[in-house]
Amino acid sequence: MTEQDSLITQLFDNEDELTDKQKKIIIAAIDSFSEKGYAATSTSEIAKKAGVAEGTIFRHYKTKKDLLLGIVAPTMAKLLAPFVIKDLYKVLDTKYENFEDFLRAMIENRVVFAKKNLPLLKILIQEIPFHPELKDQFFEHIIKKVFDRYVKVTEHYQEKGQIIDIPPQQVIRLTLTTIMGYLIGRYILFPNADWNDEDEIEATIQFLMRGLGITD
Amino acid sequence: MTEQDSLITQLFDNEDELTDKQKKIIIAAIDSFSEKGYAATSTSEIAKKAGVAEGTIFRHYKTKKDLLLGIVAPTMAKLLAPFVIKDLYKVLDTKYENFEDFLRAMIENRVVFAKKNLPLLKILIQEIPFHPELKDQFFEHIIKKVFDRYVKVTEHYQEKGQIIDIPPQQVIRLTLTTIMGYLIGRYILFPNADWNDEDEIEATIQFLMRGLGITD
Amino acid sequence: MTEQDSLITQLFDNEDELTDKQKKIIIAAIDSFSEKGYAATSTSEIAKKAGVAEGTIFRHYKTKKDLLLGIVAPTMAKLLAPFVIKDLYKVLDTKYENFEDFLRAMIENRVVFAKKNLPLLKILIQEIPFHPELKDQFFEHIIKKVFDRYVKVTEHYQEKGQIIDIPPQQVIRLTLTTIMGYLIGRYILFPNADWNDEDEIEATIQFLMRGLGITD
Amino acid sequence: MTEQDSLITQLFDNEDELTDKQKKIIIAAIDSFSEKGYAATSTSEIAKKAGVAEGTIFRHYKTKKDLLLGIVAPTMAKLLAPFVIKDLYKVLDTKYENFEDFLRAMIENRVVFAKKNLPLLKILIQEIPFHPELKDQFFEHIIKKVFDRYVKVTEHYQEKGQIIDIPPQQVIRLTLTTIMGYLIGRYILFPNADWNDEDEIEATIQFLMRGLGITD
DNA sequence: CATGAATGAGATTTCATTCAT
DNA sequence: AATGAATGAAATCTCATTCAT
Repeated sequence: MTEQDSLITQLFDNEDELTDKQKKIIIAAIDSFSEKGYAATSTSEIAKKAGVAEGTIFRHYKTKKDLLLGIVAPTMAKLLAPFVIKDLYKVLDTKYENFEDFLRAMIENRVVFAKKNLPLLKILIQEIPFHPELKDQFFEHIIKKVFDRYVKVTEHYQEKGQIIDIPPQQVIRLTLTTIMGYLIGRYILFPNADWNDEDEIEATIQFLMRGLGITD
Repeated sequence: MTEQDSLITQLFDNEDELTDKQKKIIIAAIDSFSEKGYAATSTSEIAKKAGVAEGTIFRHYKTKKDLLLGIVAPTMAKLLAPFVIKDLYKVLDTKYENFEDFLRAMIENRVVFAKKNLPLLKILIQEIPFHPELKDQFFEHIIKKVFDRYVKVTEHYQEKGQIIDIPPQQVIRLTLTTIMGYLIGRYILFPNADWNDEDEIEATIQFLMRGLGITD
Repeated sequence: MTEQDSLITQLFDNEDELTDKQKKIIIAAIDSFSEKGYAATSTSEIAKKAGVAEGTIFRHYKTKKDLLLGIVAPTMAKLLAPFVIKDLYKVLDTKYENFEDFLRAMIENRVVFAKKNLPLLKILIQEIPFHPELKDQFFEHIIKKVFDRYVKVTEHYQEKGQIIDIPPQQVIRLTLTTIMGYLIGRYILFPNADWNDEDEIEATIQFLMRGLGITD
Repeated sequence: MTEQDSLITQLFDNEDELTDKQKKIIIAAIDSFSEKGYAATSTSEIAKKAGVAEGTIFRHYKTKKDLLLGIVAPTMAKLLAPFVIKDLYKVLDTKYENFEDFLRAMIENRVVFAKKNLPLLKILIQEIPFHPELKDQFFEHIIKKVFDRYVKVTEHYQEKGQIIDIPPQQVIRLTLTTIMGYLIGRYILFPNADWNDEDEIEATIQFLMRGLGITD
């Protein structure tokens, strides 16, 4: 089982039962969309790469856009996953007694996720500006939910005196920005530079802790 | 003279003399490219928006891609501009005795630039991943030059004991990331949210100062 | 079954199975190319004449030039056919004991061929000077092979004392030139003049025999 | 003065006074037309090669076709020249007492002409099939006149008992065909093969003499 | 005379989508 | 379900020609 396969399995398999061809179509589409962008990818190219007939794509997805959405929607769901924990506070109290632990856990978790789902994330990032539906979905289902949770988390640690007293949304913006900045630079802009991941992640955490944390 | 006009004037006029139609083509192309992306914009659409025959576009730009490059290249040049100062140290010594002043000046300068050249920056950001030539140009002409300058600036302030002692490239990555993060969130992702720019910028500077600066 | 149909059947059908539309495209292309030349024929014109959507042409031939090559290549093959006989000498010994018989047979055979494939030959002759690929193909696959065979044939009859003793390549040049000259004048330059084919062919054979043969 | 220049001078200069630019246009057009064909040559290409503005071409020639005609017409005139001699019989009686001398003189003269005007002849040969006006002109002004003259010449030598007794038009067809065949093979189809011109011409003359002449 | 920007008709080519098999 | 030929609208690009300067 290839890396790609596992990705597909993880993201797509559990929802519906996908035929073999359908999986191949999705894999091919992810590959092309992430590399050339949605608009610059032709369905015939996807068909060829997937080893299916052109018509087969349209048997499963009414339009090309449907195919994009069929890829992006589950990606968003997964992106959201770690933030959708029911008893968040309990988790925080028991697992991450202080902010730094939480930050570290979150960053590491998301870095792993990013590494595994790089093409999918690229598609997400690159296509959102051009498709209002995506933008809306992203805003409605991701941003809001993550934001709400994260506001609570921030307040939680602010109450504990571990985060400086600025509006939670600023904390969130600066945190996410810093993490996304690392991921984009690392995996999208300069994937070929030689990175010492451990060092960079540590530096990033230290930077965030100094910028946002209170240490006595 | 419209806002757009002044942008064009600034960015494109001084290099070559552009005909009236050529200016209109550039304005229309910027508009469409930034809104729908390069691949999803048709030349006929640009021609119509510019009030020009489609053939006219191809008289000035041999291909559609040439048009993109003709827009992006000068943008890169301008993006680079503030970092290309000859006597950098003198400027630093006299104008920005401490890091915070420099940071503040730079951020404000780039925020103004971003506000004015938003569509151009959108095009730049959105198209770089899809066009290796752009990526190369960007890397060669922008990143390297800015990086070199900025390494020196960082070392300058590190010697003065105003920046913590970590590798300059980490300082740079974290700084640029934080600033870009602000700009992208502010102007590209959520331009319609209600932002209190002054507060956010101040928060960003404070965050950077805490994260990177040494204050005694 | 029309005349055209049989031509296509003969030349194109046996290689691959062509769809009905593809045949129509080929017939239309041959018609237009031979009449107006490749460069002056538009694909839309071919599509219209073939009763096919323009896109259909490009489904079968990636470019307009491919269409030309798809027509010309099999023509070359057929042109070559009569010269590709395995046991050439046996044929000569049994069927054509003397040079005149051979000459007569060859001329008649090629005249029939020319009459039947006139448009294709026109295309071949007219386009070869403009397309290096064609020229190369023609040289490599036709000229060389025909030439080699023909040198042997010439030597065969020279040994029998039926052809004058000059270099074989001169014999060949003069023979082909004379035959081609007749065909081009007859069918391409002045197809509408009133020709007495039998007389002309007989005169041509007599001319060649006097010019090249030895009769005791 | 270049070779090209002399060609132009000879063919075009004496008729009208041509400006410097006009000459350049003609030279460029001859070059491109002969190499790529009329239909595949763009006026802008000619303008560029000639070093003039696109508009300049149309100042001198109303249409692209006019340019072609402006090149081809004088070529035809020159092609005809040697046959337009008033007192043909006197010339024949005094200069060329026998057919072989005449043949030799004519071939040599036309070979020289062909060598010097190769591109022009290529254009003539290649474009005639596609332009009815050219065909008509060629037929009316060249073929007929040459034919008429040549019928008389043939009859002249037939009366003298030097040419076999077949219809003059057959003599003409076979003669021209043989000469053209040599020229086309020599200069158009295989200009790069190594030719021994003297030998080939001599062989051609001998061939014609054997095929058509009477030697006692 | 000369220029070259501008045009718009048309050429080649691409592509999402349909449909008969 | 799958195929792939066919479509026609639209995309990119070319080009002969015009015209203001």
